[in-house]
Amino acid sequence: MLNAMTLDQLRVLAAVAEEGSFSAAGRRLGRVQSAISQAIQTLEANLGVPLFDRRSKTPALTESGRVLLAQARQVLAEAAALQAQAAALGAGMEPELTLAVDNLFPSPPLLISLKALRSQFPDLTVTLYTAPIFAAERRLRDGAAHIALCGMRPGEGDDLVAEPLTAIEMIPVAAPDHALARVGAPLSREMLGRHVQLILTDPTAPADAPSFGVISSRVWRFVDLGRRLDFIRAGLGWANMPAHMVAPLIASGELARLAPAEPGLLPRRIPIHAVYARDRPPGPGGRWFLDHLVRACRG
Amino acid sequence: MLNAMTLDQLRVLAAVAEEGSFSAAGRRLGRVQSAISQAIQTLEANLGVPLFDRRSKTPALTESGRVLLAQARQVLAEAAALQAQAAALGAGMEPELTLAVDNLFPSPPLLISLKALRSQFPDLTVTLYTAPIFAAERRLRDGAAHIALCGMRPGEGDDLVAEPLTAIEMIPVAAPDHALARVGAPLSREMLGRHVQLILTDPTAPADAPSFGVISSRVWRFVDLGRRLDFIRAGLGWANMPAHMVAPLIASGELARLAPAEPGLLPRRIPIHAVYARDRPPGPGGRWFLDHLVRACRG
DNA sequence: GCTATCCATCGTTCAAACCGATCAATGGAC
DNA sequence: GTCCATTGATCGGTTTGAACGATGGATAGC
Repeated sequence: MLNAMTLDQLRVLAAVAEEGSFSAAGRRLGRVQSAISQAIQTLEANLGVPLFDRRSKTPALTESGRVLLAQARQVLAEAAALQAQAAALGAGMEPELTLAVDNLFPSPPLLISLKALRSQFPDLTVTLYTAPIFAAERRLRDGAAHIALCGMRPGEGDDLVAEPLTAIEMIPVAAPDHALARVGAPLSREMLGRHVQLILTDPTAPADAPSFGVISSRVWRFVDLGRRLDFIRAGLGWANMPAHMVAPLIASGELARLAPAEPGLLPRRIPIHAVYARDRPPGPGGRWFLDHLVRACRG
Repeated sequence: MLNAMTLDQLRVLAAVAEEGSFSAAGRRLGRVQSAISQAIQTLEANLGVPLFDRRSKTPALTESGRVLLAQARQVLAEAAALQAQAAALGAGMEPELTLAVDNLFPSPPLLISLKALRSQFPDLTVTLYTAPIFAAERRLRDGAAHIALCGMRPGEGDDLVAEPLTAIEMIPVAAPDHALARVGAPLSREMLGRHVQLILTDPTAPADAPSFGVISSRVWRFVDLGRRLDFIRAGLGWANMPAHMVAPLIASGELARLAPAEPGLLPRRIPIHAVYARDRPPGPGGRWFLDHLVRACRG
């Protein structure tokens, strides 16, 4: 058959190039020398290019052979990767891992654990969704993600398993020159409600989805946490922000911490869970990742 | 034979996945359905992973099959690249092209032509040496490079073919506050010789190699053109620089042009040639590149 | 219920790959 | 210089394995 280049022929080519002779390649591959000779001949016939210069006693790669050998190694490496992946799958590894991560989730532990995951399971293809507030959970329900790292709405999750991961401390902040920041005393609900509150929303959520922590009657809605921070710093409103994002800005005086009068007025700590569907628990890769992430969040 | 995954099996896998059925894949590949069925079965046996879910009437890829199919496409793409490269080599294309480019050569036309070469011959592996002054020619002689873009020493090149490419206009310059720049009149050989001249040398050249355009008795030697420019601007000496590098600096007043008294004192124009060994003329890729470069240098 | 496809299975056939032996050429030891 | 070990090419003979064609069970649409 024409166009019948085989992986085996490429393996033979690599073996000959490494051993330096057809006979030695035959010994390494457990085949007789004539088989090697014929394999190289058919490969050369298929490619239409001489690969070895046989005028000397031991064959020498031609220039064409050198560049084609490099390409052949590429092919063999990809093929080996395929077989390695198949072996991992056969041993129970999940074929791919899709994560949906809430915007609120801090980056450092996530990056550490993803890096570790990649070095531990280099063949596992990981895809990551960064999701607006509360949308990660929906990614889980519609099957787009295997694991969600997000806050949980109260009273949901019969078909979901949530493992506590960490908690994000929230701090109400405003720009130092904002009217609320100039008030010395604790801020009542009414005072907060008179100013524009910058809140995070999920644009893909149904319109009747409930909101949490919304006090003010005047709200501006954001998808992006960083952009909301820009607006706060510009003095255009106040918001409840994760401590890990605003702590350095408060310390340097670029933002002012607000003090609500009632303790339960705004959520103080949002617990973050690793969530997955009860009937689709994470495979070995996902399990390893979650265990690593728990440690990364603590340390 | 175990470990006998075949490229053909991967092609069958891709065909089935694209056509959506074993029979249709068989029709596309010109084989009977049973052959397809057996090929997939042996592939699944080799990989140890089921690739298709056959419970329905038309087979559906399993999750494992989906990721392995993606990897299989990678293998096939690499294999196709190998065959394309072999076809190009069989048609007379050189297996690789190595360029040695003199430091003096201006970057813009080089980049344009290299980009065009890559889009015209994507499989041609190009390697590029940037060489110190006059070293590109030696790269040619010792066989490391196929084509050199460099100035030619007079009286050499019996075994080399030199095609004129362009000429680099040279301008003697110094910092505006340099002593030579303050002199209003044309500069004699003696005046130039009293100040430090910053010259380009080839550190890999034999010690007895002749130098050109060296007037001063006090010379500082540079390999790197940019570093030499830094020293000129710092007022540490004068040098003969390519116009395309210093023209904007002269226009903005950051450098001063020097006016030698005798016209032949310093080289005014260095002709740049494309040079190759007479017995190793460039192949189709190199020829195409040179023709393109000639136009790029003019336009 | 009928029909058109679909895929799996089985026995046959045939091409291609492997083996083993042989031969010419090369390169080193003496 | 001869001898000899090794290498690659070549040539039947054998074996493996892939494709074929026919058959049967299963599924989906009418």
